[in-house]
Order: sequence, then C-alpha cells, then structure tokens
Amino acid sequence: MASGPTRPRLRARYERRRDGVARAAAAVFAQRGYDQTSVQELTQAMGLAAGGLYHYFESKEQLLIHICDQLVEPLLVRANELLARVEQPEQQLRELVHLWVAHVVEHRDHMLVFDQERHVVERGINWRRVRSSRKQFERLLEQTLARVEQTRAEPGWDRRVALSALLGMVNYTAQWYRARGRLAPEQIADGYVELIIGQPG
Amino acid sequence: MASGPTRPRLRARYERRRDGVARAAAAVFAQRGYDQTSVQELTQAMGLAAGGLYHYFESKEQLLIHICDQLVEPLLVRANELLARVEQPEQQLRELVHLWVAHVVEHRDHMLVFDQERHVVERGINWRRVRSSRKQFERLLEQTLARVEQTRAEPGWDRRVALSALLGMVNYTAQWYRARGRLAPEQIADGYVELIIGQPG
Amino acid sequence: MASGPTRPRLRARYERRRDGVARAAAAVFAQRGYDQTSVQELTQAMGLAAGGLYHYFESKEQLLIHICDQLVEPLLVRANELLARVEQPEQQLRELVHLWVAHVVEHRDHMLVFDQERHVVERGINWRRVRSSRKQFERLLEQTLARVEQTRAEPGWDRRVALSALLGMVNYTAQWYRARGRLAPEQIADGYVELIIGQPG
Amino acid sequence: MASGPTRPRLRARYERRRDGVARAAAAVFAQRGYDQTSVQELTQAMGLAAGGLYHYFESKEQLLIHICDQLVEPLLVRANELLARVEQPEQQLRELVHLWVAHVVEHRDHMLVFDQERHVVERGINWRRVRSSRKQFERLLEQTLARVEQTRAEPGWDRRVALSALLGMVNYTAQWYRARGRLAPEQIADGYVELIIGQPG
DNA sequence: TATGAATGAGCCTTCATTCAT
DNA sequence: CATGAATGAAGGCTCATTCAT
Repeated sequence: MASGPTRPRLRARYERRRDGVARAAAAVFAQRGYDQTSVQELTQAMGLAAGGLYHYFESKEQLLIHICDQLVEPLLVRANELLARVEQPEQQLRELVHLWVAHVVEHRDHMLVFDQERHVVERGINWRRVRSSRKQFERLLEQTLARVEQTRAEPGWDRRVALSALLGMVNYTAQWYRARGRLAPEQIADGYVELIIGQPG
Repeated sequence: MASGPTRPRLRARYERRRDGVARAAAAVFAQRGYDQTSVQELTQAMGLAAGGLYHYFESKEQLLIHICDQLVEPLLVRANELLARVEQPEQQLRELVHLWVAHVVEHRDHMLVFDQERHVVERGINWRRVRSSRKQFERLLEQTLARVEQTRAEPGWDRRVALSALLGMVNYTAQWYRARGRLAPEQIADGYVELIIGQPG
Repeated sequence: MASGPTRPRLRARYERRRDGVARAAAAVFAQRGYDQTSVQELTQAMGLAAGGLYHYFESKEQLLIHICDQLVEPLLVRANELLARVEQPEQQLRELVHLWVAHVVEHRDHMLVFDQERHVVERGINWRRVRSSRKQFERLLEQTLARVEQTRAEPGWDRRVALSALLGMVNYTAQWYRARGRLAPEQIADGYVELIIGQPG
Repeated sequence: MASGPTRPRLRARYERRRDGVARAAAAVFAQRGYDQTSVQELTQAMGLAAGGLYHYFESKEQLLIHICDQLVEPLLVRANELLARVEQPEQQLRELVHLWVAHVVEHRDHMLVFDQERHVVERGINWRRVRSSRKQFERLLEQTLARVEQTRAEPGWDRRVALSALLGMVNYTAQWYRARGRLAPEQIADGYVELIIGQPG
C-alpha cells in the first residue's frame, strides 16, 4: 500500500521520507531518463531494497506524477500570491519571471524530467491534475502579458509568440544553467525580461 | 545487416524506403515516446512485419540516431550556406532564425523526438556525430550574435542569455506550432527576431 | 499477440501446437497446481523458452480458461447429440453417464485442474463461457433425471440429491481412476448408473 | 515463534484466538483461493496487521495445514466413537454418512479449501498427518461397506466403486449445500444412504 | 502481543533481436 | 526482401516473512 500511516507522528516521518524518495528519483530520472531507469537502480540510489519503493508510491508512474506535481503546483501557488501582491503590470511580469527562473533552477531535476516526459504528461490518463496546473500557469502568464500590452501604445509583439517564447526560454534554462556558472538566476531572469519588454528604463 | 544494396539503382530505392521508415518512426515516437513504442507497434504502423525493420536499421537505437541526424545535419549544412551568402550581421541572424523555424516546423516530429531523448543524445556512446552537429550549429548561432553586437554601441543583452533564449524559444516551437493555426512560420520567426534585436526598422 | 496466423496452412500448424501446449500445461497444472506452477516451469515442460507461451495464449489465465473450455464444451456437444439420438429415458441416463465417465477419464488432467480452480471458475470475470457450458450440462442431466422419474411409480430419490450425487461421484472419478487399474471406465459407469437407478433389470 | 504461551490460563486464550484465526482464514481461502489470498488480505480480514499472523502460525502453509487438520481429525475421532457404539452394519453406514454430511456442512469452508489444495495435500512434505487421517477415515468407510456386504446375499455393487461414489458425493456437498436451502443435512444424508444401500425398509 | 516498514526472491509479462523459411 | 515464431534477458511489481519499536 502507498497511503501510509495515519497517526500524526508517523505520518510526518512517512511524508518526509516520501518526499526524499521523490527528490532522489528526480535526480536519477533527470540523468538517465525515466524509462531507462529500472526500479532496482532507483531504489538502490535511495538506499532501499527493490520492493521498498512501493511503500511510498503505488507504481513507478505514480512516482513520476508526484515529481511533476511537486514542480508545477507550488509554482502556481506562488505565482498567484505574487500577482495578488504586486500591482503594476510590468512589475508583475518582471517578478513572475524572476520567481519562475528561480523555481526552474532550484528544481532543475524535476524540470528536466517533466520536459522529457511531455508525451505522457499530455496524453496519460493519470495526468489530468498536472496538465491542469500547467495550463493554469500558462493562463496567468498570458493574462499578465495582456495587462502589459494595455500600458503601451503598441504592444511590439504578437502575444502568442511572446508567451511561447517566454515558455521556451525559461523552461530551457534547466538544460544549460550551472550553479557555479557566471550567471546568477536573477541575471538570467533580468535578461529574459529585457528581451520581452525591452530595455529597462 | 542494415547496409543495403550497392548497385546504384537498388541503392536509391533502398535509401528512399529507409528514409520513409525513419519518417514514419519519428511520427510514432513523437506521439508515444521512444521507449514506450515497441518495435512491433512501429513496424505495424509502417506495414512491415516485426523483423522487417532490421533490413533498414541495425537496431532500434540506430533508427533513433538516424532520425536525429536527419534533423540536425541538413540544418547545419543550410545554415553554413546561408552565412556564406548573406553579409550583413542582422540580416544573417534574421535569415538564420527564419531558416531554423521553418526547419523545426517542417520536422516537428523529429524535433519532438530529439528533445525527448536529450539524456541519450548527451551521454550516449553512439551519439557523437549528432552531438557534434548540434554543437556546431550553436556555435554558428553564437558567432552570428557576436557579429550583431559589434554593429551596435551597446549590445543590450548578455550573449549567453540571448543565445540560450533563442535556442529555447525556437526549439520549443515544435511543441505548440499548428500547421492550420493563425501564425505562419515566417511570422513566428519575425516575432522571435524582434525580441532579440528589437523592433525592426 | 496470441491470435496467430490467418493463412490456412500456417493456421492449422499453429492450432495444433496451441492445443499441444494446452494439453502439456494441463498435465503440469494437475500435478502441481496452477498457482504453484511458474510460467518458466510450464514452458520448460513444453519445450519452449519462457516468453514462447505468449505466442499461443495472451496470459497464463487465458491458458487456464482454454484448458477448462476444452474440457466442458466438447462434453456438452456430445451430450446433446446423444440425447437427440437415444429415446428411452433410462437408456439416455445410462449412456450419458458412460459418455461422461469416459470423458472425465480421458481428460483426467483437465478435470483435476478444473476442480482445483473452482473459486476462479465461479467468480472470475473471464470465465462466463465456461460457467455457462457447465450450467447447461447440469441442466441436461437434471432434465434426464426428470424424464426417468416419469417412467416410474415413485422416484425413489430427491432429484436435487440424485443430481448432486451424480455430479460428485462422476467428477471425483478423475481423482482415483488409474488407467492400469482393475476397473474399466465402462464398469465404473455401470456401477454409478446402478446406484442411481437401481439394479439393472 | 508460533508455539504460544505455556501457562494454562494464557494458553487457553491463545488457542482460542488461534482457532478463530484459522476459521476466519478458511472463509477467505474458500472464497478467493489459498494462493490468491495474500497474508495482508488475510490479516486485514481478521483485524490484524501484516506481521500479526506469525504469532499464531509459523507460516502461511502451517495455517493451511491447521485448517485441514481441524477438518479431518475431529471427523476421524467421532467416526471411531460411532463405530464403537453402533453394532448393526447398515446402521453404522447410515449414521456414519449422517455424521459425515453434518461435518462437511458445518465445516464448509474448511472442506472447500481442502478440496482445492488436493495437490499439496497429496504431495506436500508437511502434510503427512493430514494424509494419514484422511486415509484412516477412508479405511473405516471401506470396512463398513465390507460389513454391509456380508449381511447380504449379493452386494449389488463393486466395493471400490461404492466407496469412491460415496466419497465423491458427500465431499461434493460442500460445493452446493446452502444453509437456507430446501434440504436439511439429514435429508441429504438419507438420500445418499438410500442410493448406496437401496430403499429403506 | 502487536505493529508496519523493510526485505529480496520470485512472479508474469514485454520486447529487441535472430533466423529458418 | 519479407515473414513471424522463437528466444531469453530484463522489467515492474507482489508478497511471505522478519524485526526494531
């Protein structure tokens, strides 16, 4: 079974371990690919025996879903908070991109896994939740771009193109960002924002 | 064996069939994922029996490599031609992006497969050729951006960021472009160029 | 796949092999039990490699179903023929029991497997066909007993009890009959008939 | 360990619980099959956690053996008592069948399990005790039939056939008897006796 | 006594690949 | 060239059993 204990104390320990398992799995999946990683390799990398995974997840796929959920959900939550807090459209966009880049960089492994498994995410029967969260985030982004447009005489972009460009560039960050590299996440985010809304005043 | 006939006439027919097989495979892989597609499903989708694939490719992985090669190599060749033909840096960039977007859109399936299998491309032992081609294309792109910078007083971007943004947005196009959609490839390419080098004219 | 070829020549060979596989499996199942027999052991006993079973049956359970079908269906068919051919009720019963005992003895292995897996047969979702055939055979038997009753002043039995007793004793034959034993199937059948309808005139 | 406490008071409680566990298990096994029932399902159905079973039985197989022992042993004991008490052969047979049918009906679940696992009972290394008890019971039965024969001018049956028929019909009762049905165990037993020894005086 | 996390052997099944036809 | 039966290694997953708590 993969639902775990109900008594609070044990429950907490269980959930901590469960998240640890998911994080470790994300790292392995990111490196070797979901399908190419056997459950044996996986559990070995987490210090568990073969069958031990199934105390925490009911299947290898549910583990994958959990990883992607951990990526998309919190970003959506924090994006909503941000938009409620900030008023000025350009400032919203700027902070949104900063938040997003930071998230992508911090959850690099999750992001790489998510990208890789696009075809399952899009078509899989158990993936509705993940699909919905991603969709909602994209909608927030598009609405923000729309508000930015309204502050200008002429937009200077096609909104669909700008939105997709932003999605492409930010998500791709996970593939080239290096923690010890020259560029900090904030600089990268600033660079992206400037491409979209032009030079900062 | 998968090297095929040597007499010119038969050779041509063989290669045509081989490319057809690869194209059909790309479509299936793009939809279902490489690992999740069995050779049985694959060959069935191409009107062949299970063993038939092995007349054209010596393994499932070689087929995958061929698909990625078909994507990257021709783009590199045509990019080189373009840069030899056009002189003005901004014009080079503009035409490069147009060429590239057109290529991505035309080889959507190949592109989706290529993206999906990033971890194999990066680490696989038989993938040196593909890695090298991709690397060369990125270098062309970076050099072009460098030349554009030199025509300006101040670049207005960090070159690494601009390069990665471009890679991210153009490649991502494969994931959202629809042939019957509102935007033609040329419009999309124009949009991208404007984001990078600022408003035209 | 487990549907096999369609061309007549190959089809015939396929079906012959398929039946051979089922027969061999019945023998092993009868001896060791269905659940206790691994597919490895099974295929080894049939001169196939592990995966080879799946050319003929889509799962271990479908193999089991086939075995039980091979037992019940033909008996039902031949019982119907017999009842159409013979007129006198007591003679019908006598010949029915003879046919049945012969069938049980000839398909000893199938019978032992069938008995053993009663709980699956009764509740399994894929077992409707088998359940229905068995039900029909029992109905034929009951109707025959009813006709025998009508030839008598008083039945001398409760029909439900007689029917169940008959089912119990004949099916149990599979568990003790020995081909080289003292009793021939015909003698056994005669013994059963006498118990049911009393001493032969 | 599964031997339990030694102090009389605790011992009694332990054994009561142990028998309760076995009875509950018999019900589940009868329904789903021994092999198809996991220890998890089993213990859950008894309000225990997974490991709890092992306080009462040292293995799943020992539990199964206990169930079968609970079925066969008491019947043997009571059959012996009966034969010591009753003198007239036909009366012995009649009462034996009554006792036996009542036992089968009362321990329906145990009986179904026992039947199902025939191949283990016959060949299993830990099953000697059960095999021996069953063998002894069959011998009692056969001897009783022999004594009945001696009271008659001509037996009217082959003894082996009569014995097997009796075994088949009585044991099969577990499969069709319904507590709320039309027939009481005594009526069923009478029916069987009549089939064997002919109409009652 | 009881728990339930953990183990690890073994299960059924899939699948890339081979080869006789 | 093409077929498809056959292989056998490897996969994900289950489950009887153990043991620290």
